[in-house]
Amino acid sequence: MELTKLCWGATALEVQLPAGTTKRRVAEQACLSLLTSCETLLRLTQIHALILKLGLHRNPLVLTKFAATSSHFDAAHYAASFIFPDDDRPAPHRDAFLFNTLIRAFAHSAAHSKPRALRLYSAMLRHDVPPNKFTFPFLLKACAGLADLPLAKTLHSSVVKFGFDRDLHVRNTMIHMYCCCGDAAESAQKVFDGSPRRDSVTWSAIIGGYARAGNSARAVALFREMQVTGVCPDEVTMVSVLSACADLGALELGMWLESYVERKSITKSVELCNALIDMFAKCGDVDRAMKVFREMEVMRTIVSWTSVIVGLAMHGRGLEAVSVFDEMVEQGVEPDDVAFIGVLSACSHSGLVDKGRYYFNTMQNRFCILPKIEHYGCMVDMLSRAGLVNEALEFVQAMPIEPNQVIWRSIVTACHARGELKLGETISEELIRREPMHESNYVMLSNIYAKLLRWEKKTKVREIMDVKGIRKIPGSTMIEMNGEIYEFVAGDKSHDQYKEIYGMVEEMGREIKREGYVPTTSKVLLDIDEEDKEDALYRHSEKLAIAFVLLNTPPGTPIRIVKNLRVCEDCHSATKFISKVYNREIVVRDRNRFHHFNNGLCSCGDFW
DNA sequence: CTAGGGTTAG
Repeated sequence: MELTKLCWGATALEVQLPAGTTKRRVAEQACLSLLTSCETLLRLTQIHALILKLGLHRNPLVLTKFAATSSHFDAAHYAASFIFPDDDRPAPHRDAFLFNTLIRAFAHSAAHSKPRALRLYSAMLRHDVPPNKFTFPFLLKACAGLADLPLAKTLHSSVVKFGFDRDLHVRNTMIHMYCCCGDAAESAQKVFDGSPRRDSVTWSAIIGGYARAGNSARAVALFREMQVTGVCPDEVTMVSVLSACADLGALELGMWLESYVERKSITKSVELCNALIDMFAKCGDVDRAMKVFREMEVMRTIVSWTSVIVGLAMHGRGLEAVSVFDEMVEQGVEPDDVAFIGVLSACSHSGLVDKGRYYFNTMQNRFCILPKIEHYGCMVDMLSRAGLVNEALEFVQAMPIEPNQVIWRSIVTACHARGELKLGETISEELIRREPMHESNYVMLSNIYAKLLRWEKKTKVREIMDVKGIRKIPGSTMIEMNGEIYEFVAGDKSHDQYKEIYGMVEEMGREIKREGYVPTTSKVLLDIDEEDKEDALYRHSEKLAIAFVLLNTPPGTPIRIVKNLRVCEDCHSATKFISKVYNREIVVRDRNRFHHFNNGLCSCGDFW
């Protein structure tokens, strides 16, 4: 009975004990029970002290439970201190199980603690405790978190040395580890290729790896290959494929994936629903994203809300984004820093300056979130876009953190759009001094010179770029048609239909000019005569893609295209006219946002 | 005691 006083009353009393248990076993059970209900770090330290007091610090059951619990509080070092006491207390019997538990605890902890998982592995070998098949998945996971490729290769050899390279779990984790170390295409692919058995986890690991690396086309291709081999994708696989699909902006594929989920009765986990929301938003159908969000059967998390808010923001539907944000707060879901980035960017894209200011204050005052550079970035962007360039500059001066290049670039973009060319020039030059290898700094300056009609200066910028070997990122446009993805680059002649396409572009030019379109030739890079400039504009990938879709789809079919850069001023204007003349809804995904063209108008209200 | 997954300014 003395024991119950030591333990925290009620908790210990509730422990169910078989009749005739020894006093020692009572203590053990009490500690285990306390650990199960442990909810704070403070309580954990109290239990730590209790374990020492009761002399249970060598009890394997208690130690493993303690290690597992400690990992919830990122406090695995408490557990480590039992296993490697720093005083003269005798150490417990250390077997692989004990090491594994501790390695797992460190592998799941914050990045700065992860190296301890690896040191424990060394200690394990030093103490002649051979690792077992459970050791490596934990260890490789720690390495994945560290994104350390040389280390990954070392661990890979250890796996081979101990003969676990045939274990499915170990191989799967190895693929994941290599992907996290930035080597999906080489090392991870090699492990994948050499896998005698592949289950849905194997496929998810490699597909997710390519998706995270930005190689979405490869991720989708692998998904198709997976289906051929007959391994059933599960909800985790689908999440990875959906995120690749979102990146590509391939709506047809996305809709097919959604129906696949239904058809195969794949569990609609929160993550899967969130991936669907994100996919539909990024593929241009934000209403469908809303529908998924509204009809979710599982509990929505902050990520679900944020995905839908960011989705609405991208489509310029700022008021709806704001009202979803308010609804979220009303429902008692605490917004985090990412949710605020979403709502602030919604205000920015829709010119809701007052609302933006309100949320920026609310974030700090009501929700006690310290604004990060991204939040300041949203505010500066919002003010600049709204034409309040001076206020944006004052805001930058008053910022408690150093503004970054992104912030300066958004001011320059606004300067360009608002005709504040002198200021834009000064900032661009400064940007070039600070980041001489960044392509877009030169492009911005060059565009400003074009607007000022300073052709000699523009040519000079161009020359500097050549000398420094800075290449302009080629603009490309993707479209999806009948399950195929086509990519166009400026002046592209690789397509079978290219003659018809160029013919169509010519025709489009004639038709829209009749409606009042005037080519915006000032942005063309070269100082050439007006007619040639117009010709250069007609070669833009976006126009080629639109011509291609007009040629190959029945009248009235909406046109959806995805660009890798921001849409240029001329293409934006031309697309408006095309939507009217050809009576097509045209949905364009930019580097930054969506433009919905309809009957001669764009949803961005011409300011983007 | 083992593996794979969702949102982030321009």
